Amino acid sequence: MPQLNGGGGDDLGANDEMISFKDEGEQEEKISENVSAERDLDDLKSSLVNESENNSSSSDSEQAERRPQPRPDLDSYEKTRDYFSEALRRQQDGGFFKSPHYPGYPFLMIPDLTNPYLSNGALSPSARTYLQMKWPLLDVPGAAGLKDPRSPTPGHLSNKVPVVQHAHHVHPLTPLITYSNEHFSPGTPPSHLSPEILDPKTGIPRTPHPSELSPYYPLSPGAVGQIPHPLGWLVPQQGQHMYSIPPGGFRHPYPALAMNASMSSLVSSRFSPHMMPHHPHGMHQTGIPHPAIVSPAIKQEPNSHDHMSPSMHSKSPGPAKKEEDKKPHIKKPLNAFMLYMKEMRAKVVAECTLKESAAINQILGRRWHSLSREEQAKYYELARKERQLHSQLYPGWSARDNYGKRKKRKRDNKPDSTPEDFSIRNKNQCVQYLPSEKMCDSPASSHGSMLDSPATPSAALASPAAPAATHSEQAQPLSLTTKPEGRLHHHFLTGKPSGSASSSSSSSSSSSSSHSAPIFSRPIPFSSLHHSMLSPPSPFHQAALHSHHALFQSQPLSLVTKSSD
DNA sequence: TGCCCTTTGAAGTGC
DNA sequence: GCACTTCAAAGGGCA
Repeated sequence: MPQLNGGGGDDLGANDEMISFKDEGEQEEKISENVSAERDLDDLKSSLVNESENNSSSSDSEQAERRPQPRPDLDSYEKTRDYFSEALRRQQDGGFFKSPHYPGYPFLMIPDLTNPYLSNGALSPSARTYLQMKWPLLDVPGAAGLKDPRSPTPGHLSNKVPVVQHAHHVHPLTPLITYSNEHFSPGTPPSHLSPEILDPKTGIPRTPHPSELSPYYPLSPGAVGQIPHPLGWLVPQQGQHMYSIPPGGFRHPYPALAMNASMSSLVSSRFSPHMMPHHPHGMHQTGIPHPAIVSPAIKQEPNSHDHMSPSMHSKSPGPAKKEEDKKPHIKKPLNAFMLYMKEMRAKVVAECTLKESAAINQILGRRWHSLSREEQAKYYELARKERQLHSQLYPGWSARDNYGKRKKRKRDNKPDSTPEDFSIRNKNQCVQYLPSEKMCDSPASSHGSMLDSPATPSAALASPAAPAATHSEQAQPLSLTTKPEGRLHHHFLTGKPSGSASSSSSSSSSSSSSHSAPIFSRPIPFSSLHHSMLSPPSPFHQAALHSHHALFQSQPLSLVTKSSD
């Protein structure tokens, strides 16, 4: 139970969150330090990203080069994601979330999880080997922690009562895997399912050739042999991407993956009709049934025509509308945090009494920052893969295409918001979510079940900035991002967001507050204080608390922002 | 019914 | 290059 190791072990990254509440004097002293720390973090982050990109780029490029003609059948991005989430949810439980178990990209865990897929659990062993080979980072324990493939519980899929399983059965990569979830159609173990392929010479499970893999997929006879390994883009040996983009790219239809009946029912029961291939042509006009594709009729906001991307515009309203109807809404690929969120949300919800996503997201946000570098790296990698895949699937797609498809938020048009407004609102928000967070975080951390992902002690300790007073540096030695609080801190300290953190202005409060609103335009993570309060508060914490309360009570909001007018 | 809230990150826009 | 905006997921809250 790494999360309860006293000291900095307080969880959820509360440590670093405290930094914004330091006394000014201390702040000043820390400014330079924090700036450099921030820089370090940024560097770390970028290095990590580059690292993972480099690691994968080679294989990716290789794959791209060698990519034969993967005929991956794509299914809807979302459908697949959700589908797997569902399947996994049934499998998992909310068990402990231990960093070591993030094992790596247990793509192959899926089949294992959805055991019907592997009636004999044959794939799992190779999967483990495979994973370990592919992802050196994956620790053996993590892999070992996987459900024993040899003892598949045929009934657990139908078991609606969460079984205590490894939390990581819902793996960061599951969303990605779901790009072609059909490949792992649970409950529909192909009768022709073949056992794992072992190297006749070494006896070591080897990555089967696509044609060899095909039996694993519930494909129609004609499709068999055409489907690349679902992990193709991650499998150097295969050198194939899950989804190859034909020369025509976006316009070329992809071969649809034959969805067997059970799969179909599963999916259809899980996904809204619009997600199902009921398109006039059975799929997206691009021919790419992708989770990112959402029926415009459902996803698009009315009156959003004027915001349509150029490509969406048409000369006449009529045709324009038609085109819109035809043009599916291609969602943005999920970023690392989103992937993490998607995976962990269920757990948080299960472990907390929370139901409000806003509150849950706050918790998730803190947890995200509490993740070790390795853990986050996995999500970054996953996100990168998602983007990569997305870009391959939709070469012509641009995030801009989705601009204006959402109704502009009201607050976006409220330029007259005053700091007071923000303070009041945020106070309310904080109050609103405070109990929830407390309820969740405290118990969770106390019983050590989920809070799990605080920065690993070792990692945290690895940081030279171990002193309790320097939580900022210490708390996130591995964090690749500046925390939300960190952002605030940064604003607080430097008045300038860091790198990618520029999005601190994102969403709600940001829009209207981004310019001169006090940094408190966002709710202060009181939870961090709770964390502090839950454990013997250090002098620093006390000071931070005091400082924090003072800030809020005296409303010196204008004092905490350099950018304010 | 549909926007808001909340989170982080990616990508777009504008200067 | 920087600052800012939008969107991605999720689901309860609320008008």
